Amino acid sequence: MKEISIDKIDRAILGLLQTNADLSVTEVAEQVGLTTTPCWRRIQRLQQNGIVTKKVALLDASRLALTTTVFVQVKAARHDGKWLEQFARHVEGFYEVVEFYRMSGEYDYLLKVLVKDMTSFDYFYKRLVKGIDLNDVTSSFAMEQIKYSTALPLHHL
Amino acid sequence: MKEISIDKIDRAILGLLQTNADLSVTEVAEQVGLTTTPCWRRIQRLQQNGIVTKKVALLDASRLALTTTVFVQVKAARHDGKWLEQFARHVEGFYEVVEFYRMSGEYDYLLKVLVKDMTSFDYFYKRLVKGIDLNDVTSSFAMEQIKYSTALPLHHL
DNA sequence: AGTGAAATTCCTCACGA
DNA sequence: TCGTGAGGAATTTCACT
Repeated sequence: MKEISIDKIDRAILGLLQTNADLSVTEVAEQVGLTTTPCWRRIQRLQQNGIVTKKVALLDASRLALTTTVFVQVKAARHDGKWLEQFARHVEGFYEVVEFYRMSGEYDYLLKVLVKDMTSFDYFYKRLVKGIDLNDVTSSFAMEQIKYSTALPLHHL
Repeated sequence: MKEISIDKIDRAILGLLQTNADLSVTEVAEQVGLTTTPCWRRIQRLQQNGIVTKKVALLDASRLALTTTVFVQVKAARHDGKWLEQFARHVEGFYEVVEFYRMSGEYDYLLKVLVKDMTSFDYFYKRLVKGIDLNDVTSSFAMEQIKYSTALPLHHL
């Protein structure tokens, strides 16, 4: 992975864009103290470097009736590479899974699952445990989402 | 919360925009089988309804040296409303916390924390447990991010 | 919803400092 | 690297069908 230098201005640009990608290049330029062209070039560079991966619209889950967030912890049945790979494929395919991590600690995997209600979760759960050998599965329900941010903390740059 | 009707075309528009917000109105219109003006009106309506909340740039955490993701589970010291409120405020303030949920089950809270290394996590951890009374704190480290999506599953619409 | 079109803003590049 | 200027493109918003 290449080393890329991010200066104070790049950091400011990233901070703005990861909060609001609707800002025009001109608006970003003003806020970071540049004119449009050099600002545009920096943004281009950040995109080509893969630092900015994409721009997306964020939707309000509650207004779309997606009110149930569940964290599912899983213990692997075995720890050979083949099983791990198989499980990763199995889980990735579920559209309900929005985040998926291999973990250290007691449980080997953590899944964040987004569904509209308990019935939908049950439907997911049955499909999840079917067709693959799991050692232990625990589901914890989110009662309240207190914070959710797609913006990375850039304070270390 | 108002009832909002989302038809097949709106669902298609949302699906496109939550994957790629760089699409021009004309491009979206083509893909959903409309012309620009009615498509533009639908997008406006989806934004004013608060279904589309914002557009953001997504950044590559690994290229910004944010390679450590930690899930922190916390048991509340007490379960009165005052403590809960106090704890929510305490945690929200940390820039390292990118997601934060009140949970059912054994642990009362789940935090997703993003930092650059172990040292930074330790720095966070010390500040987290300081100044507030906690019953139990467990940290689990993500070894691998297998899936991460900001796109909501709209299959139920 | 669709067409056509006008006004405005934005993006993009060549060039010079 | 930054800034200026300008062409061409895209967005936004009409009035009318």
